[in-house]
Amino acid sequence: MPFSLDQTLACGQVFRWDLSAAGWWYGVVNDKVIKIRQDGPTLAFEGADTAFIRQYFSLDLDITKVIKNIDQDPFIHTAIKRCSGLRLVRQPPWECLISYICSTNSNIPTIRRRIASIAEQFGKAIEFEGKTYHTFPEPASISCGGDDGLTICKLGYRQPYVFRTSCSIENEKQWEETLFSLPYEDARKELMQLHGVGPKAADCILLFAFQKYEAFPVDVWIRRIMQQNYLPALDLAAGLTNRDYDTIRRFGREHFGEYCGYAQEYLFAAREG
DNA sequence: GACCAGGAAGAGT
DNA sequence: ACTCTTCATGGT
Repeated sequence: MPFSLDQTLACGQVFRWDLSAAGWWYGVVNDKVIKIRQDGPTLAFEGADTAFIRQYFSLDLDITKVIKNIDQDPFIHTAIKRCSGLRLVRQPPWECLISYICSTNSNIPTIRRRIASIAEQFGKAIEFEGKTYHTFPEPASISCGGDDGLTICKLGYRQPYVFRTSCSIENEKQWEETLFSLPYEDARKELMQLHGVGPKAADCILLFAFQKYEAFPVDVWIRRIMQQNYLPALDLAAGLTNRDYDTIRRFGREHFGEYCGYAQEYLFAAREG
């Protein structure tokens, strides 16, 4: 069962994990701080039980089968080799939703800072090994300070999106179950009703939090990679239109198959730039 | 300063 | 259904 903790946590799918100088990864998942490291085939961890670690890191998934499915050409083959052991994590949906609303038109360090700031301002403090961590706050905790309460988090134009989405989810207790139960395309339309969630954010959320592996998120990196290596005829000089986005994601779905979301993540993780 | 980053909303056609 | 503009922040 191939698994690389470093590839999995460093590839950019999650924003709240840090690697200490001593070689331990620290992260907050739901209401607990988790400390974990990998030594060859064995995982050492604190803060969660084995069942949770298996579930969170998708260790129950037959990754060999997935790789076999998506390994359709030399280019993806190289990416898979380079990022060997990368797995998609099962992220808590609410945190994932807000994270990808905060991600638009931003680089990863900036996104990480925003998520950390939201947690610090509105989350619950947890002490662990003498340091203070914070849970990711519930919708009501984020919205209770009003739109202005978020200003300190420096979300820029995304601030009203986070506020309004928090307000609407606050009254939607069933939203997680609903999205889990819906097929990919329907869940996508549903997510895009939320303020600040467009095609790209919706695909990321469905892939990272709802295990809809047929999602194929197209950001600026994937767009570049796909155009250069798979769709050379596509002219994307003037940004990415909705139609171009659909062309690329449908190609990804056809070419890489039902686990194309995994292919996307290997391509993203192996990107050069 | 210019340009870029895991884009999306709103207005105008 | 399509195109165009604007949006706020931080890194290079």
